Amino acid sequence: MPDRGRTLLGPALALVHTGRAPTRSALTAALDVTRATAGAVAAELAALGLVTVDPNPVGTGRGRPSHRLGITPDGPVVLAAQLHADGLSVALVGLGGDLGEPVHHPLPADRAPEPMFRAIAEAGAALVRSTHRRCLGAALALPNPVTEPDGTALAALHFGWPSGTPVAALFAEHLNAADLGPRVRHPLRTAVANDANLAALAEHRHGAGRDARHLLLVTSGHRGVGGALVVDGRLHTGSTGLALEVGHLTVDRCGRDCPCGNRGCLNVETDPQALLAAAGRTPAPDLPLLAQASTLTREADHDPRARKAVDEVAKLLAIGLAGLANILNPDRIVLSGLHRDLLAAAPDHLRSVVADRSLWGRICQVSIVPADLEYAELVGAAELAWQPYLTDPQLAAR
Amino acid sequence: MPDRGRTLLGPALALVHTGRAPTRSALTAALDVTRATAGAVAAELAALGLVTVDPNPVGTGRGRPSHRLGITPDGPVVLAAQLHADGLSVALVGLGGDLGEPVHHPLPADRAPEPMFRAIAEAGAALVRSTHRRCLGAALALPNPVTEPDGTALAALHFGWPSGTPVAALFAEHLNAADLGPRVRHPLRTAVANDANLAALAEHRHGAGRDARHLLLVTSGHRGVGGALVVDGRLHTGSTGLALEVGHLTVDRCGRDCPCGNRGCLNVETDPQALLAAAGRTPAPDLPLLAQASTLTREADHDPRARKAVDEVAKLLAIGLAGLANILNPDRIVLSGLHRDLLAAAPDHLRSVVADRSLWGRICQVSIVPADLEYAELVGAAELAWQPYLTDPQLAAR
DNA sequence: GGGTTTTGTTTAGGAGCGGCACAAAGTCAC
DNA sequence: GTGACTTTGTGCCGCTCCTAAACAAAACCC
Repeated sequence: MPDRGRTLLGPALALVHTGRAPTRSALTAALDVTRATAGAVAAELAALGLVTVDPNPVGTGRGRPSHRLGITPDGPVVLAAQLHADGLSVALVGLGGDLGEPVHHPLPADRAPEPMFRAIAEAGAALVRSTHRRCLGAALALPNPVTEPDGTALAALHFGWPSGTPVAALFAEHLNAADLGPRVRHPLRTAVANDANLAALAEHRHGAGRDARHLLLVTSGHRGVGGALVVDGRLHTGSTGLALEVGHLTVDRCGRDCPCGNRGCLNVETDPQALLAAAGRTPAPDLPLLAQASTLTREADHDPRARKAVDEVAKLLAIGLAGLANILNPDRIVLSGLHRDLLAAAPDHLRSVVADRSLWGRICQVSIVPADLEYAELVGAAELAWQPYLTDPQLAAR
Repeated sequence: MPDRGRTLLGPALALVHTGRAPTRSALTAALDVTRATAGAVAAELAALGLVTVDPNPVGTGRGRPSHRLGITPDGPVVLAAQLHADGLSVALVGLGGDLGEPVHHPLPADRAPEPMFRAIAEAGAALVRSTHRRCLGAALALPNPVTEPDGTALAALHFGWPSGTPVAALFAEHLNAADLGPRVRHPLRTAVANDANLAALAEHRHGAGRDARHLLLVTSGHRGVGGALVVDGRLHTGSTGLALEVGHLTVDRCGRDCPCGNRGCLNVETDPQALLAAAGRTPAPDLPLLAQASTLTREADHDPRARKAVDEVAKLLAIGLAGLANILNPDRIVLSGLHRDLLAAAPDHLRSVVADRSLWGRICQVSIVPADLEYAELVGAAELAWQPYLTDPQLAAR
């Protein structure tokens, strides 16, 4: 029999976590319970060491001032890890998206799964040992699709891993085999997910998608276009975790060839290479493509050729976004990576093409905004690691 | 303060409703509660007149035989209504998707909103008065997008209604103004939604999508291609109810022109006209296009030109489905209308193109099946009308 | 016919939350 | 500055839903 007790504890912690319950009074309203219950819930979260009730009250006009609720400073943390094309990052993250200073490591020379996961585990364990705060869980962001619920990687092209690599199991095993120090829940709860999905989760809870109900995130980075959807606070990952593979949406029927066999895919039409080509530039071999393309977007104001290229690629991106809006009908689209730069360089153009090209775009305007978290993937990984505790905070009892 | 009591009542009724709790013992397992609780819940649902515990037990091998749970015969009903291009249908539907004989009416000569909704209300009220069973709610399926949460129609092309017609309010007002007889909850709870969405809901609960977690329904009828998605038992209607407008997905970059300004949209490439044209047939003016196209698909086995046309259009449909699968990653696709006929005529071809064209189609096969409800829209409308009672069965107390 | 297995019911008890009353801590009006 | 008002926090009681455990019932097996 499951424990059905304290159904309000999780929602209450989630509210404090996302900053939506700044005071006990606000918590009472948000949970739609009596003040007595909200007080008891806050007290229990405080007893678990997760939430702190500020002893000095803050006045808000008339009436008795309320006490601020906040995440306990020095409370427990989770380990967030991210593997990307040219390195690995780890950070400790408290509740409230409170990201510690990330630590970056180069990748090991041998990029087979075993050495990679050993490196991740070592970097993570070292960070966990270095803090005096309790560590309750860990999660890893990977730059490739991760199947659900089995947690295997598909098409880890950068690393040459075979499809079906059991990344969830590898992460759990290597991390729990490492020396994690004394202040760790053993075995550590672990999880692995795709980086775009985690970035969307982070932007929804702590970034540009705070008050959105249906958040679509689209990003362009080193490995093509990625997408993710958050619906009512939960990731839409599809039935096997492979949803939102938006890279092969057709945006230009006369466009360039894509390895997938089609033409004019979003992937090849809005990536750094396409932008540089549209401006007639040959990529410098010594600089990352993404950085060159990003620079180009900032030159649009004074360089007509850059302006033309930006407008052209922004239009193709907008056509793709319009297609997605027709299917998903989000109320917010968050753009990240190079797409964020395109939005910054041609905001009106991009937004108006989306409105024109989507069926109801002129009637139901969707807000299109830039991502605003520097380390969205790490924050998102932390969200994933925190998730069990946000669902049932009593798991945090020592 | 909301009533938090009896949280199990709704889930229990939903299980009986969808046939997943055939006995009290099964209910115990499905709800993950003690036998005492399941017994109490079943007793309360019986007291509400919704569920009946069969007095004669059925043996299932060893042990004391369990009693069957079933929807109370002669229990309450809801009114389901559907407006389509050439008529209006109404039916009374009990729990369990128990559809009574539908009644069909022609449309009034004047197709403005007022006369149309008066006709719907009259037909519905007559049906409601004709039964001795209690009527608890009503819902209407419309062949055009319906916005949420305000319940207005967009682009009701068949009827020439202006965008923004408040269809939800019109339905509620006209129906409740009609003479509904004595056995009706007053005012009747009403709801209005898009027909494709309701068909998907019906197929998920009582049809070809029974055990699917992520169900994508795609249909082709008189008014183009419609789509709908059911995720974990709930409709994904997007932030404003306009999701799954899949008609303008590009499936052929050299295809025919579409009124939307693009080329090769799913709408124009897989509609009855396209199929007839692919077979080199000129549509007979005296027969509905849909019927002619449907007949054509059944001739594919002995007519090579029909075969070629079916394969061609099935391929274009499959390309569209593959694109949707990349974005939504459903575990089941249900095809309805002409698309159902295409699946019947070229099942292997269609399935293999979807598998080849979707990114992970060969790894995570999605099952593609034909719709199997004759009146899916009406059953779906009933689901919508039942929804409040499935959430809180105590609303059914007289 | 007596064990075994599975199901249904009864009873007692616990936990969570609402309701209420009262206390506390501020603002506002004068 | 004083009292009225407003808003917040807390203790206590009771209701309700659910679990647990024991018992009873109805089939099967040998």
